[in-house]
Amino acid sequence: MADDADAPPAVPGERQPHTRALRASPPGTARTPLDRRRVLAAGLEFIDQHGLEALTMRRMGAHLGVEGMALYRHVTGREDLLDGVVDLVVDELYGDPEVYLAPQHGWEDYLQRLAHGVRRIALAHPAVFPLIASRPPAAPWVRPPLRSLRWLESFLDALTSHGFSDGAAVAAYRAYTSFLLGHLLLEVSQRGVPISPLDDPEGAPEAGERSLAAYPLVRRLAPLLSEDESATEFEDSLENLLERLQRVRRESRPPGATL
Amino acid sequence: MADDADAPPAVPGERQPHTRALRASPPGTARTPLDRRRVLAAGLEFIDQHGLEALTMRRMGAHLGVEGMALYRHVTGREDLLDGVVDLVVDELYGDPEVYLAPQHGWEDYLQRLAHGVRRIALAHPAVFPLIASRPPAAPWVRPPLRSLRWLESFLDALTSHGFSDGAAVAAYRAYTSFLLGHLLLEVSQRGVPISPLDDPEGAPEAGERSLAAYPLVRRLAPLLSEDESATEFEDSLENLLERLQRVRRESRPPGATL
DNA sequence: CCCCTGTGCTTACGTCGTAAACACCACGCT
DNA sequence: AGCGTGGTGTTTACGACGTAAGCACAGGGG
Repeated sequence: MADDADAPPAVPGERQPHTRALRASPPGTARTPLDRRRVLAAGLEFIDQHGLEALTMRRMGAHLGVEGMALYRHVTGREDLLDGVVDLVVDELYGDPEVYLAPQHGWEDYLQRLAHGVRRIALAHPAVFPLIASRPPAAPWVRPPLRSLRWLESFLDALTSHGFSDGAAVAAYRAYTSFLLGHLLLEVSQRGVPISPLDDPEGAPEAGERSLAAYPLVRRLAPLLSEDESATEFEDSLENLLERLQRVRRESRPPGATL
Repeated sequence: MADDADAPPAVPGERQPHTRALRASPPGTARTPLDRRRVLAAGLEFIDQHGLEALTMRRMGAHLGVEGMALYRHVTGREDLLDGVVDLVVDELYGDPEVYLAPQHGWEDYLQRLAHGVRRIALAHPAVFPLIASRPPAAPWVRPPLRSLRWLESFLDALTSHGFSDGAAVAAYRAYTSFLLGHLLLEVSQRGVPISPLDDPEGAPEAGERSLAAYPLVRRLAPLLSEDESATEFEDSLENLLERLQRVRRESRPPGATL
């Protein structure tokens, strides 16, 4: 593949082609030194643009106008960079935490807004979302995509302070994360195909057509299957989940829930 | 990494007797030549044992008592090998297709047995299941973990032949796959931690304890969160999904569904 | 007998993640 | 002013990876 990563003007042989940006670059264009935040932000941007598999330490360096090894000053390695990108995306939802922490509108409203918030960031960063799902969480019982203790605490708080017993709140957490993960992973991967680093634009349709001959029902329903009902499906499933949780809540009142 | 994968000299008591083109091997012990099936099976075994990230072409060769490049005679590359392993696992459920194809017990029974079958193979190969979820499917509307056109056809057949309209069957497919993927991915990753290539046996608990101080609810509910309720949670969610699909089915009878 | 075809081995290239040593700049101290 | 000093980016280097190309050797039909 044609790799134009080395942007510098240069012809081979020039002695100091690399340091010019820092030292003797055109007036006013002094580069502010890297820091962890900038590296992470660049990583997020890079993944959004080129996909996860294309992310390489050297390419990340080039993306920042820097030499690759420079990243190790701010990040302990590739894994750490990926973790940092995940945290970055996860923290996007905390833009104004009030929105998600405020329980004044009831737990159902909270779960609704939280779900839509998570869906929004999933769709904003489709190539990162699988990473959120697959990276080992802080503790084994922290479940993606609600990957942070802050979110977990906020979630449990919203439910237990609105009539859920401890056990019911935990059960709700499990059901809620399963729903979000399953739905959003599939929605994102359905749209996310074009971002793949390898494009195989032809051949696929033909093969699909051919093999479809053996599956009459699939062929008949193909138009229906191709439709994108993700949004309404999300709403329906979420609403159904909430109804189910209402039932769970009601049936979870027996002993001393101490709150 | 204490990896003993490199065993250049004779591997004592290795699985397959090996001679054939091996110049310095003892006489008489003929190794049956590799073929695609064996390579794929070895790949599955390897991933089950050492995890996905540990799978390397050279290591796979060593695992088969062979030199790594030999695999390329039977597999076009690493990606192809991975795809083959996924197909292998997916096909495990077809041991006796009758079980899943037979509609004589009704669609609910079918969905029940299919779900439990998928869960069984997910738990049998926890390290492979994320692969099933993340590998691009044959067509964009084929959703993991029901990754094959055969399964899709069988699924649609079971529903449409039991009173589901086309649209309701497709909606059911979407809801069903979302549920399976979300639940099983989380269940598998929860158990699958020990298989990780990097073990970080210390530090984690302490850090967990320390950061937990800021999250009182999480700390209070930690014992509950640590419990493994996957099985009953799976049953409950599945039952709830089936009830919901019954409703969908009933309400999907209106116009000319041409069947 | 030889040659053909299929199988595994050897060598080689380019890229990856990353350790280590180096070069340079902006500073505070004396 | 000179001079360490520490932080930042560069260079070099190593081992492992995926894989292209060519070699070596087996068994089976002329």
